[in-house]
Amino acid sequence: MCSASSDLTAQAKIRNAAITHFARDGFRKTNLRAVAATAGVSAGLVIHHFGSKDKLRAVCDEHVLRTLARKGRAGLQNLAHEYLADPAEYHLYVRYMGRAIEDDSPAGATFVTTMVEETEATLRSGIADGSMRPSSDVRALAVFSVLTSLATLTMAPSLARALGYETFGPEALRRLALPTLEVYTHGLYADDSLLKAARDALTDPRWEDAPTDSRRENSPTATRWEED
Amino acid sequence: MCSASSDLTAQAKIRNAAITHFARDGFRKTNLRAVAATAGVSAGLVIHHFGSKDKLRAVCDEHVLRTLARKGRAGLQNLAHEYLADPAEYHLYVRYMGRAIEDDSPAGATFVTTMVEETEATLRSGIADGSMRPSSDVRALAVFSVLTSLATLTMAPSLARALGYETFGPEALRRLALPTLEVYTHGLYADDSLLKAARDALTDPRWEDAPTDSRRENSPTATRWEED
DNA sequence: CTGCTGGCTGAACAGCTGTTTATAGTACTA
DNA sequence: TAGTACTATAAACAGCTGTTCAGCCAGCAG
Repeated sequence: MCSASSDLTAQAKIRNAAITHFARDGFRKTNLRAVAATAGVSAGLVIHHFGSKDKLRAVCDEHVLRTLARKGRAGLQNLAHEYLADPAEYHLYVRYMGRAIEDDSPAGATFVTTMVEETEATLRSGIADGSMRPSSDVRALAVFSVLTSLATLTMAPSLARALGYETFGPEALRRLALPTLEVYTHGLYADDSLLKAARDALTDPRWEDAPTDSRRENSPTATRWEED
Repeated sequence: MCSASSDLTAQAKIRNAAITHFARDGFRKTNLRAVAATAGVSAGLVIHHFGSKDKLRAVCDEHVLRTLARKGRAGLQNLAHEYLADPAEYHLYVRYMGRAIEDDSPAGATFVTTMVEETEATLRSGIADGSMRPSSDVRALAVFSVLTSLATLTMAPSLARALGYETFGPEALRRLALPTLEVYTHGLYADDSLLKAARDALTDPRWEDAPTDSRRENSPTATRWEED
């Protein structure tokens, strides 16, 4: 990974090592001694500099977040573009964010929110200038788009295998690009029968409720065989 | 599924408790004592019946996989449909598979493979009968579709928040349904300029390489992302 | 009743891991 | 030189967790 490590401060070496491990193995699976070994220092020094494993994570979160933000707008194509431009680095950071999203950390939430926000802006301007088709729910469309992009990162290994690749890399991403664009350009369904059916179904009265209302749990046949 | 816990064998109670915990917290974060407590037994009994935590996981994997398979074809709409029909149970099992995919376990791989396979079959028959538009790469299109579906499950909490919901539930899923169908029906882009550009770019000679070739790393500009 | 089997438990063990502590080297200053 | 502040380490500590172990007890055959 990071080639030149001699000209970095110990703190930076530790942080980079931690990012690498967190991205590859996840936060919980990573142990401080492994991070220390990768950074070429002792385990105690990690604590000495960062206070605790959680604090270390916070520093890594912030660093990845800022670096990713500096790379430019976190739009849809931009993400794929940056990825192809510099897979090695981007893969690490993006996989880090994938882990962050997986365990629902604040950094992950921030990243998703940012991406959704910028994607929504992109969509709105695209719709405004006529390059994109209008949508009944731009926000949800933005979420859907971000969803798709991020899924590529989060579930990379499984997906790569499904396409016949050993690991997920530029080739797999490129392979996905064309079908994705085809769908985004012409759609998948030949007619709008399904869409119409869905519109009818979703305007069904029993679906009517406020967006922010999350108390109303349905399932009258509640299946509660779990916990205390 | 089984509501009362009294009429279940201890093994089944333990397995169900384990599935709940694995789905909610992930495999590594879950400890045997918590599973045992949920099941109302001692920690030792878990080992007594299953041998080890890994063996317990294997049993859970197999059980979830089989239950999910019994629910019918794991297609795209089917997944959402089943989800809406019985959110409580489906959410648990589907979240379990999300965890399995996240840490790249064999069960997750099996699940993804199965879904991709069945989705591809659905696409091919849809294309054959004219209800779906032909694609240049049906397999990749299937992966893309599965990707999108599974992402909804894996990153549920973050996505729900992006839509303004506290938790991911039927409301959030329904909110996503319409924009998704709109894209799948009419596409997103108003014209095919981007698609054409992508086609040209992807037929560029420097992209030409065998699918299994993953050695060729590009990035002529050295990746210096580490600064103190 | 006796003895045995099998589900089951609580305590103990062993290993890993985050953190603390005592210690030492190093560079810079008064 | 003496002192101070910083960097770094190795060893020890403490908590959690998977696993083992000796034994309890209900049911049941003889």
